[in-house]
Amino acid sequence: MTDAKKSDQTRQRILDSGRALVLQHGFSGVGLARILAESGVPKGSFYYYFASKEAFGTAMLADYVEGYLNRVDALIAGPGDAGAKLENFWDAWLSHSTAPGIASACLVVKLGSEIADLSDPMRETLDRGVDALVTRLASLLREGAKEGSVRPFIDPDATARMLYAKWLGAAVLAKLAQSDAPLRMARAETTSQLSPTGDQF
Amino acid sequence: MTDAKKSDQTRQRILDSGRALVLQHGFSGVGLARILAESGVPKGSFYYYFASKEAFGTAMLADYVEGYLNRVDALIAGPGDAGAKLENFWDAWLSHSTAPGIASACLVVKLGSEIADLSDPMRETLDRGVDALVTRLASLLREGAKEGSVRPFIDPDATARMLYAKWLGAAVLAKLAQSDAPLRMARAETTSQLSPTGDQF
DNA sequence: ACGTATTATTAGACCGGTCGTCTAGTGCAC
DNA sequence: GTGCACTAGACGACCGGTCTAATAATACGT
Repeated sequence: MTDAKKSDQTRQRILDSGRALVLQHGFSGVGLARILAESGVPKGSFYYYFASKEAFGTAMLADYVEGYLNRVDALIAGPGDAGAKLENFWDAWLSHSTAPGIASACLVVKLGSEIADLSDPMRETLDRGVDALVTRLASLLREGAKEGSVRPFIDPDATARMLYAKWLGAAVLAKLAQSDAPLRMARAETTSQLSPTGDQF
Repeated sequence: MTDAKKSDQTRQRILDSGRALVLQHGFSGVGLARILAESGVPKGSFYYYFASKEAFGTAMLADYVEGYLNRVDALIAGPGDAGAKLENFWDAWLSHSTAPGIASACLVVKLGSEIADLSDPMRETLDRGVDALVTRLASLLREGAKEGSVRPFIDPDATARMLYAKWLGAAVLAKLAQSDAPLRMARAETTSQLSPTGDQF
């Protein structure tokens, strides 16, 4: 392994530690000292990789968005019709015994409101990530309508964004209630809403 | 004016200043010094009224929830059928030239995710407030179904909570995009969803 | 192989800000 | 005059983000 790769690994360790901590404490609630203690990297190194805490935050969000979209793209490229892929996507929001769900690991859920007024670079990074995700959901809605696995919508783009808004909101309510109930309600309502043949809710 | 009233006014001024500041900077992003500078109250007084910053946060959220529910109750007690009242409620989320909308003045939107992991008293206060609001929305859905101004739902409680989740999520997306578009989409979709006679989306 | 220059990385000082506590002081009601 | 409510703000300990001098590692020329 070359030194360049080793350097990348150090930087990635800071990003990963930072993500885990901000998911618990928010962005302003976590200091650099904490992140560096968790990642085992000295402060001088931090400022070698990141110009500032804000630059670090922007990189952390970009890293998160890239990983998220890669997983969504893998889901889309996989087997199954569009309806089944959408079902799998919503399922991923709920926690399972083996892994946390998107709802508890999502940086849009945890940091969206906090950083929207704190940092334009961070806000724009999350906004672009949301746009990219919503575009993919809209494509799945169109594809599903064509092949009959999802009911057709007049405006799949708006519907996709409102579906994402609902799940985002349900995730916040789940955090406030310390309960999966809002996510399960979102799951049931979304299934009903997208069903090609069933009752609308 | 009695001293008791004057004392209440001082306490209220701290709460109001605090609210304005956390709406911009989040809870962890605002220090006591800033709140006290804005409210013109010395630190000794702060700790006379509030046992801690967390106790202050809990009181601020309780104060917000109380005011919010009072306005919702006034809306409910006013003229018009349930459908019209719901329309007015959703309209209040969007900003107008004369006032900010709920979306930009809502402490659930701004602080929900941040404080959910930070403070149980604050989390419970918001959670109870959300429950109280959702209960009222569900009542309006039931009343509207009865009088024919809202389409009937199989589960008005779940529908009310999911409607709130959608608007909460749309408000976060609006902050990230720095655009009203998500709120206007939520408005259009909600109108369609609740319409007693129109197409579902 | 060695010396030098350059680049990568680190240590931790610095200064401003944080929250909470404490105590002396002030104003007002009785 | 006394007691209570409220105030002023110093203080201490700790935390925050940033910066710079120093050190370590690497590349290159001889």
